[in-house]
Amino acid sequence: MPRPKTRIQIRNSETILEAALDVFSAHGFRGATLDQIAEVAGLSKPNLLYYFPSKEAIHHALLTRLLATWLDPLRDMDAAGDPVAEVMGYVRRKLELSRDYPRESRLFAIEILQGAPRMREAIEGELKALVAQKAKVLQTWMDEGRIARLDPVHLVFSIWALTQHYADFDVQVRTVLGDGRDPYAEAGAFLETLYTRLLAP
Amino acid sequence: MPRPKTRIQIRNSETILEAALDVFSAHGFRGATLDQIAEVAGLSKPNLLYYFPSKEAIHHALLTRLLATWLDPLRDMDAAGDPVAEVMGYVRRKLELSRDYPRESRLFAIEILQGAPRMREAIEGELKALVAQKAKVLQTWMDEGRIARLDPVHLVFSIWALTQHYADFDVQVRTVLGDGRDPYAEAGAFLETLYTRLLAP
DNA sequence: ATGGGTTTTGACCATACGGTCAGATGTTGC
DNA sequence: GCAACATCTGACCGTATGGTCAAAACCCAT
Repeated sequence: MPRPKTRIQIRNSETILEAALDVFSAHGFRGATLDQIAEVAGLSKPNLLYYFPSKEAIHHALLTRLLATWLDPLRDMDAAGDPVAEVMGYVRRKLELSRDYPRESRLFAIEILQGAPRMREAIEGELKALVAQKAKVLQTWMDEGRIARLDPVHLVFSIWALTQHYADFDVQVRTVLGDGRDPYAEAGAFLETLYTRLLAP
Repeated sequence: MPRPKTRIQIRNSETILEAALDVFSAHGFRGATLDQIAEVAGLSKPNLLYYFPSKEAIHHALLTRLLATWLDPLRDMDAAGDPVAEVMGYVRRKLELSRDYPRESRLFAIEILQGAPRMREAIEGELKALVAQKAKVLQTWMDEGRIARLDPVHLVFSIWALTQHYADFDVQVRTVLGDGRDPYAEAGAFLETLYTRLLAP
């Protein structure tokens, strides 16, 4: 039960988290069952509970691991870089995250939607602090007249909303677009246009 | 059990749906329990099941009722009106919907997030058809050079994403903004700027 | 007031679920 | 080869949950 040490522990913990991501992101915390996760992982239920003390613990491990990945693209927005290019880079990286890690996006979305019962502190701490820091960077760029003057926090919200939409509402997006289209390629082009126009000073 | 007829039936069906909206939007379908709904409604569990044959039926009734309300603002976008004003009007109405009916927004979001298991047909039918129709209107406006040339469907997606974000991620929005701010007022101003710049031909 | 329909409920049932445990099976260092 | 430890499992438990039912309470037109 201590943090993974042996080869088997590392491998099985990984297998379990991977399976749990599948199931939690598809059905939510309450909707997911240990039996389902065990099935997907190819392990027995008691064996899951040999590696993690509870269902809660699995979920918590997933969310913790997720948050870092999720915030990295914003962290990479560099105060020393070219303002427009930096924001556009953030938009692009965030959209790639939606495309490549849709399950993570949905897991996050479900958690926030339900009031973030298991993530409150992370949001109030790490996430809020990072946004505050980057908002300051954006504000400086605006004050210098290098990008249009906007509310920097709402600018960040808009990036989150527009990129995550494609992962979280995937079913709707694909249904409405119809077959034979590439949602993410089109989204990339659309968002490029949108932010080019929005940010122009 | 037949559709509401007597006063009592109308009143209690309403009470149940109202309570169910509270509980389903907060915990998702699986996370909600009939006991919770009964408690909020101030009725006994067997009494709920006197008015609706099952938990599924309550959920289904809610979603059906919701969809119409949800699509109305888009329906009201008038091909004969001024293009920019019509789109801005849609954005404004949709944001008001998020502000005034956040539970409905979350219920919808949870459903789509989980693959729309109980709404597939409505999305493939009514919703898809309406978007196709309005996309044509937008395309005409673009062809006439009255608004900027963009992918009309992604334009609609952007409106959904940006407005629903404020209802669905309410906890995050309020936490990041901090106290003493009015998320919806600020969002209104931000979106006004955004779409003004985006739509300018 | 009374009889027939409507509404409400306490008690109950079957199932599903998270979690436990004693013991079986595997693995590894010596 | 074997002791010591790590990994795994079948059987089981208590509780929660969706749903049923017979009977009670209520309502209302006559």
